Order: sequence, then C-alpha cells, then structure tokens
Amino acid sequence: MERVMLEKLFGESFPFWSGLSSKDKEIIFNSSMGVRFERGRNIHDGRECTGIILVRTGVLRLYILSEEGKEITLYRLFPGDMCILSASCVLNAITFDVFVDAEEESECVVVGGCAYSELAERLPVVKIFALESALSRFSDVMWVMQQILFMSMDKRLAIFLLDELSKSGGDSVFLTHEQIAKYMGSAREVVSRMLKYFSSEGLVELSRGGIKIKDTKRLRALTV
Amino acid sequence: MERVMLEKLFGESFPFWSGLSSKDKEIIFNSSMGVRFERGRNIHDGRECTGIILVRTGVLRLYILSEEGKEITLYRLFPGDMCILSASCVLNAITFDVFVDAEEESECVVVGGCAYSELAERLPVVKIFALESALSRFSDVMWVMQQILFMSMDKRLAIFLLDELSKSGGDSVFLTHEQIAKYMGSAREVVSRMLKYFSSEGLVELSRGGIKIKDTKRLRALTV
DNA sequence: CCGTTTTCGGTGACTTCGTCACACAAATCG
DNA sequence: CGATTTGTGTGACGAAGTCACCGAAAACGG
Repeated sequence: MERVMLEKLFGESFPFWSGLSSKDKEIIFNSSMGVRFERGRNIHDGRECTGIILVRTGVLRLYILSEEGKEITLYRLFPGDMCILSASCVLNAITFDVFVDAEEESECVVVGGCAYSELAERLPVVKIFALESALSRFSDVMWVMQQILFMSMDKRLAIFLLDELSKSGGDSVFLTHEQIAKYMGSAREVVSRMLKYFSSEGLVELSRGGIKIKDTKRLRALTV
Repeated sequence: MERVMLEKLFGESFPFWSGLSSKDKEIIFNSSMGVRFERGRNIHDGRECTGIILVRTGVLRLYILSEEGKEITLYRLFPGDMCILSASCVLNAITFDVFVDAEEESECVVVGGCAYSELAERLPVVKIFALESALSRFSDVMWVMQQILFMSMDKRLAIFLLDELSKSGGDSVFLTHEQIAKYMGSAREVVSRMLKYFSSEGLVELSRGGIKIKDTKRLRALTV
C-alpha cells in the first residue's frame, strides 16, 4: 500500500493523526499493512491481538460466540469504519472475546496493536481515542441487547428490514434468511416464519435470496 | 462529611488522586457530598448527570429498563465500588440509559459530574481513569449478556447461588425469588419453579426469604 | 448439456422460558 | 386481633428457539 494512501486513510480515521511527530507516524506506518480478506474468512478470534482494523471496502461482522457455537452479531463494519475491539492489547480493560469475520470480500488496513499500544502509553490523546471508540461501541452493543431482550420478533424484523433498506437505497434487501437470523441473534426458522407472515400480510414479497418491501408504511407501523 | 474521611475515600477510589494539585482536589471536594439513600430508592434514571457515586455502605443495583417496565440488572455495587455510568456528562460516548437503585439502605459519596468533567478535560489521567472504569464495566455487562443469551436457566441459577454463597460466606442465600429473578433478568415464577426442582433433587432447602444450599458439589456440577 | 452437490427455504413437533391469573400462607402493622 | 402486605405455588398459555427432515433452486463439474 502506498504511503500517500495510508497517510490519507489515517488522517481520516485518527483525529490525533495531524498532531503526531513524523517519528511516531513512522511507527504506525511500519506496523501497518493492507490486507484482503476473502468472503467468510475469520479475521479475529479473541485470542491474539490482531490490531486495529480499518475497513476500506467490504463488510466485517463482529460477534460473540457461545460454547455451543451460537453467535450473536454485535455490529457490522462498513467502509470507513474502524474495529477497535480486535486490538485487545490496547484495551486491557476488555476481558471478553469478540470474533470478527469478513462478510464480503474486504480490503482492510491493519494497524499492529503493539505499535498503537506503545504510542497510547506515551500519548494520552491516542489512548483516549481508543478508549472512547471502544466505549461508543459499548453503546451500540447495548442497543442490540435491548432489541434482543425487550422487543418482539415482528418489531425487530421490521426495524431490521427498514434499516437495511435505508442503507442500500433500493426497495429490496438481498440477504438470506440465515444471514438475517445471524444479524438479529435469532434462528433461521424464526425469521422464515415471520417473513412468511409478513408476506401473507402483503408487507413484503419473497424470493430466493431477496426480500422486496411492498408496504413501507405498514412495516414502519410495526416498529413503534 | 469530614474532609479527612473524604481524602481517604478519594485516595482509595481514584488512582490519580495523589497526583492532583490541592486546587484541583478542592474542586472535587467542593462538588462532593455524602448522601444516604433509603432502601428501594431510585438514585439515577439516565436523564440527568447524577455524577460519580462511591459506595461506602449498602448495595446499589444498575439496570436497564424497557418501555414495558422490564428490568435487566447489569451489575450490583458494593462498599468500595464506584459507579461511573451515572456520570453521563463525563462519558459522552455513552448513549444508553442506565438506572440505579439502592437495594439496601446505602451511604454514598457523590462527586458532581461537571466538576469531574472539568478536571477530565484538563488532565488526561483523570479522563483515562473514567474511560477505563466504564470500559471494564463493558466487560461485566458482556458477561451478563452471555449468561442470559447462551446459558440455560438451571446452569445460570446454580452459578448465581454459588456466587452469592461465596460473597456472603455462610451456607444460605437470603434473597427472595423476586430479587433473584431481577438480578438474573428472568421472571419470579421461573426462578420459583427451578428452585423447587433443585429442592426436589435435594440440592437446596427452601424457606420464606431464604435458600439453604445443601449440596454444593452437585450444584457446582450444574455450572459446567 | 445434464447430473450431482450445495444452498436456501418450508414445515411440524417439541422444549424452554416468560406471562397471566389466581390462590394461599406467612409476616407485618394498625 | 383483624387487615394488609409480601412471598411463594401453580396451571394454562404464548413467543421464540431447536430439531429433524424435506423439496426446490442455484451452482458446479464433467
């Protein structure tokens, strides 16, 4: 990856970047590398400190994993997003394991956790940025948990579909029931059944691998 | 509250305390006050910035609340513990609402959020301490969530009872089924039923307001 | 092109957990 | 000592997750 491109990326991702000495920038540069992850590939499994991941293209998914293999998706990362929870050595206050997969083929830049950590110990702004980033993810996770724990399935699915719709822009959501279930922390059968109900009510139209939203208004009414 | 006592409390609670100037200490002193909360009283409801709460005696309970009134206990605070999530103005990265109740009559010292915030903006160590404290609570909360989302009721209840037992020291847990259900994010009936099952298996002995643990070994076997 | 394999979705039976309604006994209090 | 509050027991039910299995659509490999 070219230096100029990294410089730009870091400038956009790290608010403290412009304040760094060129020596410190060098430390970050030297421990960074561009990586391409193929679709489905596991990137981080909670054990070692993978480092800070900056997403340039594609989609990453963060999740927690039970002993029986059940996954709960915490959130997804899109181009421009940063994954701080994969840098466990920077955040030693974090003691639970998160897993990160590439949902789509993804190009990322990974900043070595140790290099970042070294800077963070010397420069408070660097440390504070990492902590605040992680903390704002805390809020995201709480939102997910409140959804799972407090809301009924129909409401959650309606919220999910409308949210996907607003992200993509079109009138269809191209995800399998299996994927939706994973993102929502539910089971495929449950999603299928609910979607079938939505379809019977004329809210959506189903096809293999895609859901066409027919009645946004009534779907939105479910979300309140 | 006397100055000497506060000085001691802050010294034990804030690792940065000894490094503060006497002027900064004064800021904290002036915005702190000892408060006594009666049992059952709500202390913080997520709206205003109550400040940092230091528990001297009693028990506080942090929880989230659904629109329908369902509560999920995140964790409890015992003497010596600090509640940082009630200082929302210090942690603007936190966007969800937590509620804090006094579970028992409790004596606390509340440090005004704004005063702390003022210091935190000037002194990185102060800010970093707040962020790291909050982040380590993130880990606690994730542990709770993993319990709720991944574990079966019998396992969770066994874990809970043994945990309470190790806290109190004796051979009995003096909590009502209602309280246990609240702490575990479940329903009273569910806890009652499971306890009755435990009792029928000879693991515990039930009485009004208390549970005597009879067979620690078999109870522990349930937790694996 | 066709046959095989993989992926995706549908379905019924069952389990677990939470909810609701109510009943009753122990504790508390005026 | 009677009335109220608090703690617990219980059955019926509902929502969601699990399991087993099936068939159709898509992808793949000769």
